[in-house]
Amino acid sequence: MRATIRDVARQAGVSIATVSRVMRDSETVRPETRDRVLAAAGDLEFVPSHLGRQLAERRHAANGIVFPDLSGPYYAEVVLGYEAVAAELGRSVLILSTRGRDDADDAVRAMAERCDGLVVVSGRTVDDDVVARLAARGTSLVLVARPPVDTVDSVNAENDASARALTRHLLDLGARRLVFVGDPSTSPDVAERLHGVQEALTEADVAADVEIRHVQNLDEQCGAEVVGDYLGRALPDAFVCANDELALGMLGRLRAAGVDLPSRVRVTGWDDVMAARYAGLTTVRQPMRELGATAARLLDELISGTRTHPRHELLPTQLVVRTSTTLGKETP
Amino acid sequence: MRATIRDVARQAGVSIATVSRVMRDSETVRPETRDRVLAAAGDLEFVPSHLGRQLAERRHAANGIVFPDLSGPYYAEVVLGYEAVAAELGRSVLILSTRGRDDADDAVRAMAERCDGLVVVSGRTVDDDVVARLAARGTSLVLVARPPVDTVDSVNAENDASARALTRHLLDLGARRLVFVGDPSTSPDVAERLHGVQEALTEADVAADVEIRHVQNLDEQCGAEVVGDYLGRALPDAFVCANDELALGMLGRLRAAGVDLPSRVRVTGWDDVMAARYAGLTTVRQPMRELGATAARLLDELISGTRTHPRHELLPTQLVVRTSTTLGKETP
DNA sequence: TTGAAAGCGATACCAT
DNA sequence: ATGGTATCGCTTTCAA
Repeated sequence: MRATIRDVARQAGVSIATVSRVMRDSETVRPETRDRVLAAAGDLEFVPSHLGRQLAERRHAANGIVFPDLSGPYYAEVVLGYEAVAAELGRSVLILSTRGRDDADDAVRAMAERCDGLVVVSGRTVDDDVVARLAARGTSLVLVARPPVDTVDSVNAENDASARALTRHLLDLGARRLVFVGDPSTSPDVAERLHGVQEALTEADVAADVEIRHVQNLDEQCGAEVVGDYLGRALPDAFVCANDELALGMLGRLRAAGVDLPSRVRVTGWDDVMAARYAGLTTVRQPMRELGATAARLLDELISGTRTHPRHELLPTQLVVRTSTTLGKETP
Repeated sequence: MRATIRDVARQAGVSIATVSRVMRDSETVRPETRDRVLAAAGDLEFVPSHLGRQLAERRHAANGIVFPDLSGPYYAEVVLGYEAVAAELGRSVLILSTRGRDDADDAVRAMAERCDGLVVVSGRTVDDDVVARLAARGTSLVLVARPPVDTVDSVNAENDASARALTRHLLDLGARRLVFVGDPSTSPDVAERLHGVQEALTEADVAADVEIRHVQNLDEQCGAEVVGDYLGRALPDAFVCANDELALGMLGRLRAAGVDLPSRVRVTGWDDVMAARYAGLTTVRQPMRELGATAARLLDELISGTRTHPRHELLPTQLVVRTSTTLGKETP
């Protein structure tokens, strides 16, 4: 079995307290003693047990992150940014995907027990009351891509301004009949995007309207299905999708059906995932990695007690125009 | 502060041992006593500390996974498959990305201290001797996309057969001068793919050759740079890339340069990431999620002691033909 | 500078 | 069925 602090102490002929001091090079230990301890530790291949250490220090040195899924590019990037910063701050990262899990709430609570704090990404992961209970218990918490709760830190990407810019772009191209694809009730992000679109239409000096097309999931398959529905009847001027995956699914199906883009119909997405570039999809770029990184920093402030008042960060987004809306002015 | 087992015991008027029994509903406790304990626990919002529990049980109920990066689609999918199965088996998942980290070896060792076992993905994460030391210390270990070590479990995707199929496909199309893009020394997967290509050429009944073009990273930028080099001189018949990202970078640059595909030059990738579909990239599909899932299952067998002899899994891959090599027969 | 001993929060064995 | 207590591996006073 592994060597413990006692084994080292015995071999070095000192007390466990001294070994502990040496291992954390914290206190003043006589160099000679120190060497003896280090020699013994090296000899026994001693590695301090995190468990014992954490129990004594009453902290985990670990952060959690909860997200719905890792299959799309979006959450993977968020997690990546989070892990990078957390690691920099000397904290381990626990992940929890709620996809296809019926006991998500319990799993999150269990996770909170092994972390000093955690980040919850997206509203489709855990119920609000679970978040509220965690917050009430004093768990350090940061919400990402979730509607801000006054007392809880949050990080979100800007939706409204970019949705308006996107809509104006479509209006400028002559589009009048828009269809928004995606259920605004599934996520506040989607709701905000739709809201931005509607506002832009209201403010426009031309008559235009937007119809809402609800879908089950924000994935390629649903996008393709929506196209299937519309191929029978008249196509709108533009499909404004809640995310890139939906839009990509639509593009594939439209091309397969021989529909000419962007002359016949225009399609836009949201996120700017890698595939969007290759598909020539006009979309809105989100700083996904930065969302995660910012959340990690906020969480660290909470855990370390550097800050007590809640903060709400809003990161900028950017319209990216490609050939799915216009052949004219392309943005790389 | 949080309630401990002692607080509950005091409030319920029982010993901590009884509370412990109730919390794990393990032993037989008189219903009446049980109710009293549960009432006290609920009242105090008692949640057993993982730390204490793990220390006593001398296990973590957590698995780790080490990978180079999460930005590409490949590792994200592997991690996803891993997390799903690990969660099913009641284990938490710790992640560690070695990208841009100089103390990767230490980080891995530290991670091993808080896990019952871990998975190491790709050879570009940690040194072989670190893996060997971990194995020697008795840490349960599974290697993914790494050259198998006799005594350590491993999960890999088939490279050789698909590389040969890919090469034959190119030869059938009339390609004779091939360029393999990617450094075989960076990963055994890449080396195996190159090996498969070379073998197929040797076995072919036509004269053909492959040149090796080394690159810094397997990403889009490097792919684009390679194209830049070749635009000056003569293009080969086909670029066989070590992964999709390289190939996608090449496609973008080639199209920008107005080079006609696939008539002028053919390009192939490896992985079949989402963007490959939209770019019409001929590639080899890997069961990425299944790699992670299989690793999680193997690891669980090791940790639970169900199995002691090492196993080496080889998962099948599949050639996917698209328009980057031929306009004729497309595979969806 | 070093050691002894009291936690930290649970589990599990041995009594009763 | 329940309680007492040693134990897990470490940190952290308090003394010496």
